[in-house]
Amino acid sequence: MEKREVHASVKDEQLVSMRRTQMIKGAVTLFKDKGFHRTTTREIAKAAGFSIGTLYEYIRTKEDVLYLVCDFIYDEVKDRLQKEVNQNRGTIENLRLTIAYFFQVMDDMQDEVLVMYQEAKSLSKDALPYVLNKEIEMVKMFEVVISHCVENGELRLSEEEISLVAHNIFVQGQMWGFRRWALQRAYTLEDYIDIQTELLIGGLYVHK
Amino acid sequence: MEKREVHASVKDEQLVSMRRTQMIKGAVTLFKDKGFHRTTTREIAKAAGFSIGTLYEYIRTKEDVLYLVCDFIYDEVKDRLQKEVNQNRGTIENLRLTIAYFFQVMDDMQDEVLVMYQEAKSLSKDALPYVLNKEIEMVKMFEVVISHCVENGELRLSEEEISLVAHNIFVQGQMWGFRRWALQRAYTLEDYIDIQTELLIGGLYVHK
Amino acid sequence: MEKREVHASVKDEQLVSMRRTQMIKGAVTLFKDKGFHRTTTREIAKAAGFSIGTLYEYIRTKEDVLYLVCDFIYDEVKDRLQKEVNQNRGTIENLRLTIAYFFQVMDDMQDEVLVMYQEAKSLSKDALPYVLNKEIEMVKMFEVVISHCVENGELRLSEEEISLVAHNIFVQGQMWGFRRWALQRAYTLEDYIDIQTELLIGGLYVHK
Amino acid sequence: MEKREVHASVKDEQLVSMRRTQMIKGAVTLFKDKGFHRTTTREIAKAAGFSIGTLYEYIRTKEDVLYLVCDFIYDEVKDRLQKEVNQNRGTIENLRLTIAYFFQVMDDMQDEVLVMYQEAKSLSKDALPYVLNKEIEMVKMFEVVISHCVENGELRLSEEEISLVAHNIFVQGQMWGFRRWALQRAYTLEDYIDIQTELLIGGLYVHK
DNA sequence: GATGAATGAGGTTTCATTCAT
DNA sequence: GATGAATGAAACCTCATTCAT
Repeated sequence: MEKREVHASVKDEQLVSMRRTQMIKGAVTLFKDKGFHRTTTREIAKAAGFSIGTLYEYIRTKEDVLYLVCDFIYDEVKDRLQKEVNQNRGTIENLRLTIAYFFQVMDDMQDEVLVMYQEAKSLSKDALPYVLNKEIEMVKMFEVVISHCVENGELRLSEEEISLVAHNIFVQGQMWGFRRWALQRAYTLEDYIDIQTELLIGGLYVHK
Repeated sequence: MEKREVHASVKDEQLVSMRRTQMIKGAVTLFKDKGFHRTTTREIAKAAGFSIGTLYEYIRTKEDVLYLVCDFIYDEVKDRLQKEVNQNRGTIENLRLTIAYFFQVMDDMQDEVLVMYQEAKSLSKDALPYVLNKEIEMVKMFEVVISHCVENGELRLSEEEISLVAHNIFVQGQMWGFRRWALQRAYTLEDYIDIQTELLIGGLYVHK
Repeated sequence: MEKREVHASVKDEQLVSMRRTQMIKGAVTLFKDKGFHRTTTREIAKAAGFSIGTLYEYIRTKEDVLYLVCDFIYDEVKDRLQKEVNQNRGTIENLRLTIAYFFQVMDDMQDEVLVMYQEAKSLSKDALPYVLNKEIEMVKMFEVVISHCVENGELRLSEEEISLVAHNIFVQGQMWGFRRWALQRAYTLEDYIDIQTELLIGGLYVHK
Repeated sequence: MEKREVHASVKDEQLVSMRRTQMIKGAVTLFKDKGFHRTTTREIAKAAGFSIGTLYEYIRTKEDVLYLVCDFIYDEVKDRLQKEVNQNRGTIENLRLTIAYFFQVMDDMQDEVLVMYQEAKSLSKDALPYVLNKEIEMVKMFEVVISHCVENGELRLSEEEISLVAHNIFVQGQMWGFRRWALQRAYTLEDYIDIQTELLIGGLYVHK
């Protein structure tokens, strides 16, 4: 799926890229605190460090900001995850590390992920599928890693189980952020990683 | 935690209760379609079947509607779950049934749950803890059921593991609704229940 | 052609009618001074004697105001003209009186007519035909009066000539308003009526 | 009345003249389609083939563009008319030809004339008299031609009648453009010229 | 207790104009 | 002389809330 273009009046692509980075940074902070709807475009402009007029040189509507924010967050998460997965050798040990790494990323970016989670529904019907697609791609990464373990004979899982385990891992990563009010009070990140990994993988070994 | 009172000008309590039921029903449908912020108070009044003036006889602010909606949904889910859990005898078989029942409830009420999930953040700092508390109580129900199994010797889990498994069950129930775009395309509810239960419990048996 | 409906949120039709009258009155004055585009909706509301919020209870867009203004002016002119024409007996003398009466109306309403003339182009593609239709109907009134004279044998004109004379009368009425900077400096209304009538009819007599 | 100066930062007069020609050409097209107020300065610059910055090297305000456009159109019309009138010998036949020629010019330039007609009111109090003056001068040309006929004894008209006939001719020329929705559906330009001329002059002959 | 007309703060977006490069 | 990014005043319109009836 190709990237959705957000129209900018400004021609200089480097400038566009720079300004948008400023914008996204400011917007994430605001959305985190007040949500998308309660944040005004003026606030976004101010947080980004430029005027309201300038903001609209780089987007067409307020919703464009939300899209850019979501797009950015997904790309960031996906890129980080991709790097880890690329080194994968298909062993259980690798799966453990991938999960740990993913949970770590979700911890680092929990504010961003929370924002995305709560505001993605405000995306237009146009933009939503593009964002959901990114999530599907990430889930697929986990599927690939798990499949390797199955092919190696280290795990015995049906196709359907593989897919669902991948979803579970993904959601458990997000949980750490969006249920922080419960989980981060009770567990350290390390504990959370350890216990979830054990619960997930403990039950999957072939020889058990 | 005691129930948060929403002020009504009208004294007749039965009337208040009736009007609020109408209101919640209408509001859920609207929130489902357009979200809390994009729904106007006029629309809520209309969907409830009375005038905007009347609406404000039963609430003080728009946010009160959201609170009442969230409150109602949680109560509904919790009540249903409570009934099931009350019959529980503390066996693995009972745990399976509880999970199946919970997932079924989450399927029945997926629109409502989705609404709550996406809009709860718009609750005031005042109302949010009360709603989160309800969630904690529900997670505790699962903890109780699992604990029984541990006490029976059918499962071997630490305190920390019990709590996290309870969270996992809860979130997997919600997942079915808020990731419907992926899950409900790939699995029937029955399959989802079966596979998730197996993945959850399969790894927890003492004798495996 | 049926009347184009302008949506009002308010139900009470009498109230709607009253408020719109206030609105039109205020708007005409403003449009006269500054034109449609330079007049703000707030100014219209203020001139009408209510708040901006109230204004929008009676219209949907600013353009609706323009439409209502144009509609009102045309109706006013047309109604007045209709009354005169209804008494018509089809003689040259009647034609003279009709022209005089029309020019008098155009003098009374010259501000309104000027507004309509200059701003009608800002009407949406949707509303314009409806307004133009009213003009066609007025031109037809003149055609009827002239035709009677032809049928009576008092004038000898082809169909095409009748139509064009009707247009000329109509435009000469408007001229008095929109070229006031030249004409009203040089002629009194009475002189204008006399001379134009003579020029128009003088050349049309059968026996001349 | 002397020409109103529009300030240009650029000194090279030839360049100024060239750029302004480009500008006027582009602006006329835009004003024709969308009107003065709905046309942005950026669009004008683009249509003229240079940047918004450059546009403002040749004008001081947006209204200057309108003035230049109006000025240009009037000059064009007036120049063409002047050439014809200069050959005039003061006969009825010459008057006929002048009218025919003028109507032809108004047909050629009907878009431009329409623009001017609808937008002239947006000129500042400063610029308007200058433009109106041009119109007065054109009307005077017709007065001169008609006066010649009167002096020749071919027509018998008072001073006041001469002036009004001149106005009528002028407005009937414009009519062809601004009432095109009615007239150009019913008449060819030739028919329009013939009938209007006959109606105008038919009634003026001395011997009739 | 019910109604709905009235309010106006505040939201998003546009666009004429400037000025550093 | 030419460019186009930046600016911010000001436009249109919405909608939560009130209050007289």
